Amino acid sequence: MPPFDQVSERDKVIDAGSHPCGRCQVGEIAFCTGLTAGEVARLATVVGQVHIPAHGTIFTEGELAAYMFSLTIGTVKLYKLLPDGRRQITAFLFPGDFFGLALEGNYAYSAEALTPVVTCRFPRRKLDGLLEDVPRIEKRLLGLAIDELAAAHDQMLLLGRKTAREKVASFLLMISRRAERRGLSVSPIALPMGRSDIADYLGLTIETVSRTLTQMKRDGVIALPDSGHAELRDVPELKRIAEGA
Amino acid sequence: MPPFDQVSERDKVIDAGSHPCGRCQVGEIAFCTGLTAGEVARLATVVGQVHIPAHGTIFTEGELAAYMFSLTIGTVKLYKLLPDGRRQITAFLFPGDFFGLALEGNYAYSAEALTPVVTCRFPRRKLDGLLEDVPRIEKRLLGLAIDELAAAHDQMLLLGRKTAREKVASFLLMISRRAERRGLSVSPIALPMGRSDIADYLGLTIETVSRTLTQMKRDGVIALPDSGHAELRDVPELKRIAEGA
DNA sequence: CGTATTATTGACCACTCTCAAAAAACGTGG
DNA sequence: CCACGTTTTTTGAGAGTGGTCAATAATACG
Repeated sequence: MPPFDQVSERDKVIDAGSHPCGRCQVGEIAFCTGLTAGEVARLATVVGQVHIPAHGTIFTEGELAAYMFSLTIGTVKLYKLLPDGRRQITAFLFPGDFFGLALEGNYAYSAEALTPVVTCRFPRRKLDGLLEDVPRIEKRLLGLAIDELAAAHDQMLLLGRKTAREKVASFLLMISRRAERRGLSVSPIALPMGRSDIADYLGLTIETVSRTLTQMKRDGVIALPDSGHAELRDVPELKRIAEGA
Repeated sequence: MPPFDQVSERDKVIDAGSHPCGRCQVGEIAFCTGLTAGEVARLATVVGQVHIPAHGTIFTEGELAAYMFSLTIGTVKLYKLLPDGRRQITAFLFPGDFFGLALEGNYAYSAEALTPVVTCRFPRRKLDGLLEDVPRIEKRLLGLAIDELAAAHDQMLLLGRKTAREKVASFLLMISRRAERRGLSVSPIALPMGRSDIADYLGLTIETVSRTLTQMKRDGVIALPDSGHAELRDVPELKRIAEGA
């Protein structure tokens, strides 16, 4: 386990003067989408850029929510814990995703880097002033929150009502869809998370995830070149499985 | 099943001139909280009030999201369906709760009245203009969305990682907490939803919900005067059960 | 009251979990 | 580059929680 202060040790907050947004690779799909150059410039005055190593903690549930984040490079998982250690991963995040949304108070979940991560970091205190001046930013945040809410509802349907096979099919399609949106390949997809993370995302055990994947491999709907990649060989069939048909 | 046009048949849209907000019973905890009298007056110019009978559909998943709602009287359930009819209830709503939030596009879930319902209805088109003028309203919407998101994350933890007993205990405490917030009794609580709705909310079957409740009754942690009410006889123990301790 | 609906209870079953071991992948230092 | 230990993944056997099917009981409603 990484020490709790690993984040701050490795923080490399880039001065706003260097305009990190200018070289941003994910501007088209990220938080900043739809904002004018001027508005982005305003945002750039308060943004910092943070580097976090793989397995590093970005923030912890219950902690004062001092920052909001927009992921630039890497993969992040969000999760909640029960007192006895049972874990539910509520989301996997990829470049362009926003997280840590809170108007006041504390984070409702923990965030951890799956891979080395680079993320934009907006201090909530400084953002507050901006929201008054640039209402479009607030509207953008509202839109992001609504999208997250829709994803959360889908996940509730998955967790409460889908079988293991349906869950795994839904998961593979979700990863594929999100890769496509970022301009990556739809079919050989990368799975930067381990079986344990997949299990905690789907409300299953590692063993059931592994067995279900090998079953799908036997059925020819997917191939597994290695445990970190999956080839979706029959996407229509996967979609049929995912929806319970 | 109620006919699909039942809502429009029973719609009684009250003219804005009659200022329904002035007599609002839930102003302290609802959408309008924290807004000035002037801002509420602006809202009142676009709000309509709608009556829906028990079991009436308020809107359906996939439908164009033309309105947002603030519940005044009654209980509402939100749910999503799989093609084969499996259902996941994502929330139960009580007076003061907001629903139908969408900036554009379609509803992500269906909404149905459990009891006779009275709800404020804001046309999204007219609200759009208001949001420009009164940024505080937008901030309020963002706050509501963030609260909903936190509730959704809790529910994901429940659905993915809690046992039947833990789920039922969590459910009873949730209803009790929400009743308390509206100034109602904490312990004999009303359960306006049937066993089938509880099951679809917790990702269980009716039989398991029923068995778990009778088990808890045998254990003395609750009493069931009738199927529509529950007495929480040992709240600390229920909390221990709900958190898996 | 009789009928329909909903809730409870019972018997049995299966999907997924638990526990355990083997296999594969990974990292590290010699 | 390989040997070694560690971690992760896969596979197996068995068990249990919650599901399915079915019958009874209670409740609501004409």
